[in-house]
Amino acid sequence: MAKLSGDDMQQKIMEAAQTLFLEKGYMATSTVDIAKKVGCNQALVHYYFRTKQNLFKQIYLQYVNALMQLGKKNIEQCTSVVDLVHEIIHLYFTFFSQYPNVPYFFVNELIVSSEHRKMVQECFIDNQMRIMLFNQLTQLIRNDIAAGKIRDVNPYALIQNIVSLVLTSFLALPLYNDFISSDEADKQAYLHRREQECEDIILCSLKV
Amino acid sequence: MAKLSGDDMQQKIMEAAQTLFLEKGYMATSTVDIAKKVGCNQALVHYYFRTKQNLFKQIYLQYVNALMQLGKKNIEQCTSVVDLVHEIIHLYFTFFSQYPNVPYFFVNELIVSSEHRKMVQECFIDNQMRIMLFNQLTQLIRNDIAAGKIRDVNPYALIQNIVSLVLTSFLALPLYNDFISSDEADKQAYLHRREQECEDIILCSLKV
DNA sequence: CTTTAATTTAATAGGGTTATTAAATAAGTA
DNA sequence: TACTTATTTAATAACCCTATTAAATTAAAG
Repeated sequence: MAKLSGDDMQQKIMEAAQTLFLEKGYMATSTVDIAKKVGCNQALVHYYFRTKQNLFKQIYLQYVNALMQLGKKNIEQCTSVVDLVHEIIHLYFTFFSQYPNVPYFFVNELIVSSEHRKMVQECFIDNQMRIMLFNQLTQLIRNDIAAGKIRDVNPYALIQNIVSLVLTSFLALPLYNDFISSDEADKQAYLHRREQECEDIILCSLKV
Repeated sequence: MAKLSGDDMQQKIMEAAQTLFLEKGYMATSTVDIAKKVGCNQALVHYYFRTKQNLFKQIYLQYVNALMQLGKKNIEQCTSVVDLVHEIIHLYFTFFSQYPNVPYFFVNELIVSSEHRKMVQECFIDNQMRIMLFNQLTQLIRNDIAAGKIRDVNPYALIQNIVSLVLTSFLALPLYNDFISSDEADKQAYLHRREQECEDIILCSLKV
């Protein structure tokens, strides 16, 4: 393989790993697969990242970060819960439409592997941003409840409901593909419909 | 190992495999693991089931069936959508509380493996019962809409929303365990809360 | 142009995996 | 009891996996 400046190769390996981890999950992806995709020797993957777990960690945390930033930008601009729900659902759908495997990736790795869960936990717990975001959301909810704009809801439950509905819309994509239609346009239409449905159902649950 | 009458051994292997597949998923479970759990030779697993995939299939279809039966019994007894929503959510929560890994098992295998998806597809497509159940649900919805008892909803969307909210309540259990509380009573309380929340949110979305 | 450091490779150790074999053991039957 | 069939085992073939090694190659610096 033509030698690249080290950073380039590292980058290429990460990208290939990303694609494969997203497609098949951690377990089903081998460092040999990754090297094959890049077109380099398998030992090179270990040269740059030492272990497979390490390589995974870097990729995983990138996504955790990207999603956090998404939430952050969003919550700072919204002044009402209804607004926030609309924006956050739209943002998630836009993001995940670009990377439709990310939801599966997250669900799978968070649920299947206590090790991976710990990884995320480490970067979340005592994480200033997480606490800040949650507090801002709580405050926003309290204000709207006091103003009689929404009914009394638990912030955790609200988050869980939104995340559930959004994630499963994407988790169901392979099923939609196999059972209903494999036409790309149909899948796009399905996602648009789901975005509306998710928003509707959450907003319904907030009505006084 | 003391020799058992063949059926007993087959049964024991299936049960061990079930436990392990549910706990760790298909990929992470080896036939060696299964044999170890049973306390028999690994070749015996292959003697009875020939391949690991085969063993998995039998277990998987058992659950598909169990969940179908659950739905069937339920839909036949309900006369209104609101009734049905209440009953089905309760039934799912009761069932999954007994087997809290089943939701993960399903989601994971359906999403990760197109082969496993095909397996389910084969037993679903052209499946009389599935069609019947869906038709009954559609009829029930139509009646209630006509009677002004619920607003116009798409049956598919309703099903997806219910399944989403229920499944993710269980998918989130490991997270709840690690991030919030590992106390068994707390987890039970969480599930009870979720059951109520799922019902509430769905019923809200049905209000005229 | 040579030395040095970074990159890449081939080779391999030390695991683990599924699946198949033939041989051993037990149970059932005539 | 002797033959037959069903179970169970040990052994092993034929893979794939991660990670490490030392050697080869290339790029950069003096």
